[in-house]
Amino acid sequence: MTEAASPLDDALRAFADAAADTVAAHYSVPAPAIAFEAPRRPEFGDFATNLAFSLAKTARRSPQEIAAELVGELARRAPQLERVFSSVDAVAGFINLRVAPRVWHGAVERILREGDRFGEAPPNGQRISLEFGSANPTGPLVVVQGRSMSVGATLANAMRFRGYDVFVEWIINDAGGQLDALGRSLYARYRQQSSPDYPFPPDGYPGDYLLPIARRIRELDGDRWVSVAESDWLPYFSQFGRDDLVAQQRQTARRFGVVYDRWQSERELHETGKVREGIEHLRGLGLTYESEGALFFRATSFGDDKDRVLLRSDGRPTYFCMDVAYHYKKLKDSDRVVDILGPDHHGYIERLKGMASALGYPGRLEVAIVQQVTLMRGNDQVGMSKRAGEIVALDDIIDEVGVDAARFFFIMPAVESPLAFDLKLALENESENPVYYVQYGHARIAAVLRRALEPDVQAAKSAALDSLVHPAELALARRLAEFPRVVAGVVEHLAPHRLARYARDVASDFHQFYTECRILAEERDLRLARLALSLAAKSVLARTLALAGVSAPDSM
RNA sequence: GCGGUCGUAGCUCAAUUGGAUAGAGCAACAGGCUUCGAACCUGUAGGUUGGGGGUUCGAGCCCCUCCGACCGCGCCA
Repeated sequence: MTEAASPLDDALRAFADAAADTVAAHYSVPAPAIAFEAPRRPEFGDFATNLAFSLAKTARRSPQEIAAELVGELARRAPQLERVFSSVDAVAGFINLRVAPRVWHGAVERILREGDRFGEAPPNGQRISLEFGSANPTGPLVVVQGRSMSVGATLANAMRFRGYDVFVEWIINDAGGQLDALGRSLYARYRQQSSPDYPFPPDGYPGDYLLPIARRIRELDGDRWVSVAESDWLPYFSQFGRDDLVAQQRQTARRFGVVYDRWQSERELHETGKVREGIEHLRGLGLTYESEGALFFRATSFGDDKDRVLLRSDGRPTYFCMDVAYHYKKLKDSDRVVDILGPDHHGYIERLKGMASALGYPGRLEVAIVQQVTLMRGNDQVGMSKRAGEIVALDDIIDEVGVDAARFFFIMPAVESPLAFDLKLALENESENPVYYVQYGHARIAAVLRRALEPDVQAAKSAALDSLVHPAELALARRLAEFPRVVAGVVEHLAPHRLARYARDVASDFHQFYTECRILAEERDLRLARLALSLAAKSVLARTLALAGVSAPDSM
């Protein structure tokens, strides 16, 4: 299966070919790659190319002159372009193209033909390893993990849609000292059920979420752990707490519509020798040295500001060491490795990238840092001090605003932008809420289609679209035709926020079309054509929302 | 102190990765339903892109330098 070229692609390629020929005939320089962009201002046409600017330097002439000349030559040499472009103008050095309505009609026909698969790319053989959300198994998932999961899951959906073979992993950070702290905290809660004065460890996890787990241990084991040595109860309580909390985290992720291919335990990486394998690989490359009994990685050779410890002087591996082993495996097996990390990992990026270069895969690892989320309720900031144990769990947010609003809000800003998440706004079912705006657009289309006669809806799927000439109709058709490029951009730039924005734009273009054009028009050809456009809009909008993990209701 | 991310309209955010007169939504103001869902649409107003310098045909984006916010800087994870 190959992705068939769209009428739009054909039109642009025809222009690019003709332009390249013209350049070759008139300039003694190789034709630069011709790129098209959509101008911000509609009066500059549907597409523009800066070809003349690229030629200006070597040709030693002004871009304005070159652009005007190219346009004149194109008209002479490639008159067939008139069929697909309604205008080709040279303006201030740019060449502006306006696409003929029939090309947009072709795009709508294609959407109706391909339905859900419009914009999908065939398998490209590229494998992407994606990690996001990962947390310590010491408590419930919190807000920032919600954002990380929304971003990661949306990217995974978009990547798969665009033909990548994606493997999604969650790392369970269960190899470090924090599990001891968890075990001691849980044990204290267990003891406090009969001895309220039993001391809580100072470095423990004070949240209430440990209470039900402690109660369950008491139900299962009674007083069995009261009078045994710590060396006996600690492993048990650590493991019990870890297992229970990981189960809760998985439950939350599932509820949030996020599916992982693997939940990878760090401890398991260690126990199965994967960690040693990674270290040996680095050692074999001569990138380690021993000092003061510890094993160091020469991170400074790869841009980090200091060398990093892999094995402590007592022989235990560091967190970074785990990451080396784990990434070695991922880098070997994938064409592209993407880590989406929390905001406290800024200082970690250089180290990870240095490691990727050291392992022989420079440029294969991409690290995106999801910025902080500030929870607001109207103008009031919602507190989340870990010290006081008052954490706002992701489950609480889902309870309050629902999965749709949460998933949508979390991907609205660019990944590296901070996010102020207003719970009050996310709950409003009024115009100011962007989620409802988009979902309302979908429901409104569904309502019109319900109102139309069924034979008309069927006939619309193969109707002639020549009567679609209104600016609002063409604007909507053009927007829908952008969809494949939008998703490709989301994948390339790790930019899920473009999907949220695009959904907004599609809904907006539809609302305007709806306001200015009566869909259920008296005249049959026009009515069928507008129904066809509505069907296409509904299809693309639903697909866009599905990629973001948001439902597209037919009524609300 | 060193390093990183960021700073865009009153607020929340964009800007197709160096393109044209920096755009949307909310909030404000003024309009639009006897007709397909007004949870919508149209219009007005709102900006020295934190300040300054540089690079070039062209800078919110790249370089330098200040200012400010946040986050890292352990043989923690």
